[in-house]
Amino acid sequence: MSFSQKIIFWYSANKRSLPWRNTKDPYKIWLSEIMLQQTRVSQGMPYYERFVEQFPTVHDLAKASEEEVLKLWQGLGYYSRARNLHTTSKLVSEKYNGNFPNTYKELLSLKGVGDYTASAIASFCFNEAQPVVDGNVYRVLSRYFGIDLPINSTEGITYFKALSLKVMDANQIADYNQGIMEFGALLCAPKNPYCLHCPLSDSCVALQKGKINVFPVKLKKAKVKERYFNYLVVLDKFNHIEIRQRRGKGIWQNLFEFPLLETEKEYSLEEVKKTMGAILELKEASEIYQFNEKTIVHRLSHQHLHTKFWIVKSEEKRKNGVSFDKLKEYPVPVLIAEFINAFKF
DNA sequence: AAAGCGGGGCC
DNA sequence: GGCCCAGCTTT
Repeated sequence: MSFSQKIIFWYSANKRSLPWRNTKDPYKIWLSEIMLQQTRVSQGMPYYERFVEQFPTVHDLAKASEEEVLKLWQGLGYYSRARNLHTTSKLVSEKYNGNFPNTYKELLSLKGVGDYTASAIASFCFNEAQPVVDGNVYRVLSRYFGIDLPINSTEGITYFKALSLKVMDANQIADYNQGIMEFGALLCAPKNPYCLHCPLSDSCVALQKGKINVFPVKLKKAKVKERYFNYLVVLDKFNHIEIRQRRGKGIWQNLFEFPLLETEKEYSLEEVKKTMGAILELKEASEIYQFNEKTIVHRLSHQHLHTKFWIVKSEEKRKNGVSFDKLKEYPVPVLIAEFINAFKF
């Protein structure tokens, strides 16, 4: 059996039952693929179910507001995916009459759809012979063929796409693509792969050389940035809380948060009192204290956010104030959602 | 070519 | 603590 035949055979016996495997609806395939970008199946699954429930068709998604979409996306991360999802849904709904493009090339033009996602939709829905190259595929191919080109270098990306085109089964592209990803996720795992039960072990270069843990080769990434956040939770005389929407570049674009004082280091109560005027028009605060005893370190992939929540009580009526119940309806980062859950009047 | 973008789970 | 996950876009 060829490489692709072994993959397809293994897949037929070992595939998981996943909700988006019961359909060829391009809308649902597209939705699932966007959600699963850099995201584990187990994490994306409940979001997929909720989206399909709330937005059964691309038209339903297109009619929603961005805030609704972001709220349903809350907690899944990489929020540009949600914004692009919404943009593309409106395009498909309004300009394409609800029909997704049916070729790899046209799919690539959609916002949020890159090489992987275009290949996935084109192959799963329309049987177009485009191989998917995701993290699983990089791992399987680099090990099996012993390729030490960094998978996140331009040269590596080109090489693995070309190699994929060579080894794929164009006549069973959907099963081949699903199969190699499933194989990478379940058997040829990043750590402790099940080489003893591997149908490809006879001819796996990495295994034969005892270099399973060397592949895939990856260029190392930039180091994590430390940031210091002071959230000012302003409670006015109506017990309304001031919120703002993050605009511009950076993390959490278009999500809501409290007025934020970002500093170069951790700030004390005195330092916050002294400088909060820069971001807050506040005549006088009757009371201010730190809510969390210890600094919260919210860890993102690329940033550590050292965070203090300061409760600021004011006798004024504040603008942009919302009640505690309303607050829960806004899309917010997990860091803020956890504060809201912990906060009691 | 490199940087930026979330959050969670596993070792 | 580091690594990785059905990657894409912007600089």
